[in-house]
Amino acid sequence: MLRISKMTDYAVVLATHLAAAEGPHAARDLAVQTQIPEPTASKVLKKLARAGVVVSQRGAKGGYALARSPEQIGVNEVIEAIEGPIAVTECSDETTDSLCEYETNCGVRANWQRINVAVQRALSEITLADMAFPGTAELVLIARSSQEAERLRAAGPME
Amino acid sequence: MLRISKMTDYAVVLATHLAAAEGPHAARDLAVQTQIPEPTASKVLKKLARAGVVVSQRGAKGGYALARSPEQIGVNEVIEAIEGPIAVTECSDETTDSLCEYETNCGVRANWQRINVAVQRALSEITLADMAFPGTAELVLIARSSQEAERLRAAGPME
DNA sequence: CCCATATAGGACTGAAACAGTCCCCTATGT
DNA sequence: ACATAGGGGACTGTTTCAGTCCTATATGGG
Repeated sequence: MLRISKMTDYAVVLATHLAAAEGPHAARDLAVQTQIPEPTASKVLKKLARAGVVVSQRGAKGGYALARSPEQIGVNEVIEAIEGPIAVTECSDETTDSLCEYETNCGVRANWQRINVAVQRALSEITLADMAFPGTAELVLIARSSQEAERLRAAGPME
Repeated sequence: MLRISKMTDYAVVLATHLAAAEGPHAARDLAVQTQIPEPTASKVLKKLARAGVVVSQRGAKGGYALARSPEQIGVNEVIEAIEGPIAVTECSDETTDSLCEYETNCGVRANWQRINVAVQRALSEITLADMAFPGTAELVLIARSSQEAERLRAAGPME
């Protein structure tokens, strides 16, 4: 976890680029503009299309465009499009349940879900619009949210 | 990013186990209790010790214990102990600066920092105490924090 | 109707990271 | 001193990742 793969980096760059521009763009053009090797950029865009982050238009004059407006797409969608479901441990996989013999141990692993939720929420709150048009608004939001959490924590365990 | 490595899983399980128990525990005992292969558990514990998450006592009657109280250790520390610094892209690496020729492209990559901060904050708000003693307190905290963010967002771009 | 353009899907490969093991050294309590 | 227990690092087989390439399919325009 937490080390960004190059593919994911590319995906965010490409998606952000699409967010800043209108209309369909050919994979080749996007690759040139973002300085990403063309075949690789193409591969990434295909994954984004499969995941429903972007829509594609085949044939002449075709290309890629965002599936929705930049404000409606969180970076979590982009990341998950490349990496698959966020932060899954074997134990939280539902295919084989109660494989853990030791309850305490399994209880610990169940807590991963809590971590997953926290990360997912943090990522979903950052949209492609935030990435494409860096303003100060969401930085203020983050700062205030952080202070808020700090304050709540400092207040001690709550009833 | 976002796919949990086994080592990291082990680290959280071990750290949580230590949070629930008092005093020093031998790596061997921890391995047995958590069902983690002994040499691997030992390796993970060494990394946690290096990172300052746990302290070690060598020699007979030695073992590992948390370096601080469970409430003071965020899971981000445990994860970073295994994976290294969170979510670093080459571009945000300070060793070679301004290697990006295209400003717009580099601007996008600079935004990764925003993502990193969000993830880090989310992880630091979950402590080993939360993992070891699953209560409702921190769930309330998360819920309130989420609502707060939602409310701020709904209020629109701020001045 | 035909052709140039552009994506869809998947096979393939070399490189890098990961999981796991093992060995030798140092520290410490009895 | 001796048994116990961690520190550090070397080593290896496996898996994943990054990147490329090829063939098939869809589409707009002359």
